[in-house]
Parts: sequence; structure tokens; C-alpha cells
Amino acid sequence: MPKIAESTVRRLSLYLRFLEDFEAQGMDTVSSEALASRGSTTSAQVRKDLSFFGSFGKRGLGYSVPELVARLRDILGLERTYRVAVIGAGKMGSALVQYRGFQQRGFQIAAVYDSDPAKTGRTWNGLRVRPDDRIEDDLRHDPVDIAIIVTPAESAQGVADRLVGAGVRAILNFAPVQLNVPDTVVVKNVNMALELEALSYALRNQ
Amino acid sequence: MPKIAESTVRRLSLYLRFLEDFEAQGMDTVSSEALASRGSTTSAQVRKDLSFFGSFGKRGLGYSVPELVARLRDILGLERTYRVAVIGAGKMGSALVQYRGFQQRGFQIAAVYDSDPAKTGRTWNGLRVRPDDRIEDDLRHDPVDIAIIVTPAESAQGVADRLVGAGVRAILNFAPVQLNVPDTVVVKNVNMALELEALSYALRNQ
DNA sequence: CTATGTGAATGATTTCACAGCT
DNA sequence: AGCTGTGAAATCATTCACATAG
Repeated sequence: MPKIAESTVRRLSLYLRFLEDFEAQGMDTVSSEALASRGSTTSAQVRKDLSFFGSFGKRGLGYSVPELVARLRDILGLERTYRVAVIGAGKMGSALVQYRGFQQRGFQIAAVYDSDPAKTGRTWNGLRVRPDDRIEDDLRHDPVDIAIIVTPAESAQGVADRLVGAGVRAILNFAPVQLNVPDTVVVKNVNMALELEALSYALRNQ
Repeated sequence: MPKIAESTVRRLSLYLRFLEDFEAQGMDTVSSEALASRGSTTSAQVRKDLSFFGSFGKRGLGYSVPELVARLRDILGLERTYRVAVIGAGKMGSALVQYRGFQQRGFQIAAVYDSDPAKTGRTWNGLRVRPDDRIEDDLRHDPVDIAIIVTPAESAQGVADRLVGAGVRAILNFAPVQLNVPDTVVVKNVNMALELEALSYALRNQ
């Protein structure tokens, strides 16, 4: 498998969403053009993205919607569910635990941690907030696939180090810091203030 | 001004954060190499990014930290504050309103809206949640620079249309849909489920 | 006839490497 | 001597355009 660009992977996720909508509407084939217009890209882009993984379409016809859904789920690794730990039980952590979109797409929140004793012991969504010094023990018995860091900036690197030590190999980081991890660990960042700054730049330049 | 790549703008935001840290530590000059290692990029990348906007450094010495902070703030349009409206007073909307990082960086939440009468009237952070049919009137008197959409997927496009009608020219969209807006309006998306899918893909391929 | 799959062409971004200041 | 600023080269991503299959 050639190395696939990040931008390609993100578009594949989008295509999958669109296809699920098409499927819900009972469509059974779709053209690269239809997918493209839905995601404001081009049909050539769609075909190229898919072509890295095989040829799933029928010339003259398009793609079978259910088949392409299955292929994309497989490509993205979404045929299984993932266990997720959330570290940080502030407002944002609470919102993430409640967020339906994760569960729906196979990401199960298995545990929530916080270092603040005032927060631990509360129950959210049937899930008790655990003291963060339990991370190591808990993950030894019940590993998670992905950790979401929603701590304040100051604590994020320390938490990341401990997670990596406990065997976590994928991190979604909401703290506004650049995490330092070994390159066996994947990190994606969601940096909301940075998105606003990108809007600020865009506004300033028409 | 040449057109600047999105990736460049995002790095400039990151450099600004690092510089603010350096400033807080009392450093007064910094090399492209120091900035680069902090953000896991290369010194050539840092110099190239900055060079699109002028030459701010001193050969043999590096960059003046306070001066570069000022230049980056200016480039990114952060010398002013921005008025922001949040649409959607669910868990996530509430978390965003409370989030310190926005205020700190000059993004002031001016109003929160929701269509659910059960939510309107509540007060968060000294800000009353307003019925969303007030958007048009409110924005006529007190325009905002940026709107953050945190509604369910189904309502997001309708809300976006109304915001655009009310003169909003920048949108940060947390709803997992692709918004359709005129090209006079800038949209940035934060799609958390999609980030998890990108992690899923990365995990599956080592 | 239609729409895919894909090399080849174009365009964009990153990296190199070094001349030019301080 | 040290580090910036920047053309030129290399790499990466997107678009074109068409032969090919249904």
C-alpha cells in the first residue's frame, strides 16, 4: 500500500458520510460526479482517491452505494468498534462524553478520568469519572485504543506521557499544545482557538 | 500579497503561541531553528513562511521575540477583538461559551442562541441564551464578526443560511455536515468524529 | 454512449543550499 | 561565524484527458 496523504483520508471519511446519506435515501448507485458535488471537490479527485485502494466502480455506471460504503468502512478501519478513554472531566470533556456522534460511528467511551477529586465519583452517561492516577492500572486490565486529552494545556504533556507509557497508540488532543510523543503513537489535534485565528486571517484578507 | 496557503496560516498561529511562551520566559531573540523544533517543522519552513510577509529577522542573530509576536498578531488580524455568536446551547455550545482560550485570544462571545425554549432564558457566564429567531434582529443592531455553529447536523445548513443573510462573513462549524455558503463567506470545520476516523485509519496502517 | 481508472501534465508546497547581512 | 532570506530543485497533490469497460 503506497503512503496515502492525510487529505485523501479525510476526504474518504467525508465520502463515507455522503454515501450513508445516499444509502438512507435508497439510492443504489452513485457517480464520482455526484459524490464530488456533495463534498465540493471534483470527480477526478474522487476517482483518484478511491483508485489508491482498488477499482470499485463499473465503467458507464458508477459505484454501488452499499459496496462502496463497505469498502470505505474497511479501508478506514471502521468495521470494528474502538474503546476510547477521555482524560479531563471539565465542560469540554463532559460534552464529548455526551456526544452522540462518537458512539454512532463505533467509538465507545470506556472511561473518563480527572485529577480533581471534586469531579471524580460523578456519573455521566452511566460512566463514573475516575481519579486519573488509576489510568495505568485500568488500562493494564482494559486497554483502550484511543485516548482523548481534554485537560488544561499545562497538564496535557504529562498526561500524554503517562498514556503512552500505558500503551496508548492514538491520541486526539484538544489541549492547545503540541504534544511530544514517540513516532509509534499517532496524534491528531483539534485546536479551536487556532481555527478562529484562521478565520481572523481570512477575514482580514477579504 | 500573494495567496498564502492554509497550512502556512496555521503554522503562523502555532509560531505565535510558541513565541508567547518564549516571551513569558523572558527570551528576547529566537532563531528559526528554535521555533521549528518547538513545532516539529524545519527551520527552512519557518523562514519561508515568514518570508511571504516580509523579512523580520536579523542575519546572524535571529528574530526579536516581541517584534515577531507583534508582526504575527498583525498578519493574523489579532490586534483587534472579534465579536462571536454561538448558535446551539447544547453541551458543546455550553463548553465553548465557558472556554477560556477564546476570550484570552480576543474572541469575545457576544451572544448565544438556541431554538429550544427550554434552553433560552438560562444564563451562562453572565450571558443569557436567546431564542434563535432573534438572530436577525440582534445582528442588525449588534453585528458579530464570527458565528460558531454547534447545532445538530439537521439544523446546521438552515442556521448558516440565516447567518449569511444577517451579514455574517465567517463561520466555525462544529456540525458534521458540509455547509453550502456563498464564496464571500469563509467556513472552517471542526469535525471530531472525522478526526477519530483519521486515527482509526492510522492505527490500521501501523 | 456513459462513467471509470489512470498515466501524464500541471500546480502547490516543502526542502535544499548558499549568497548576503550583521 | 552565525543565521536569515530566497531562488532553484525536489517532492507531493490535484487536475486533465483519454483509452477502456460496461
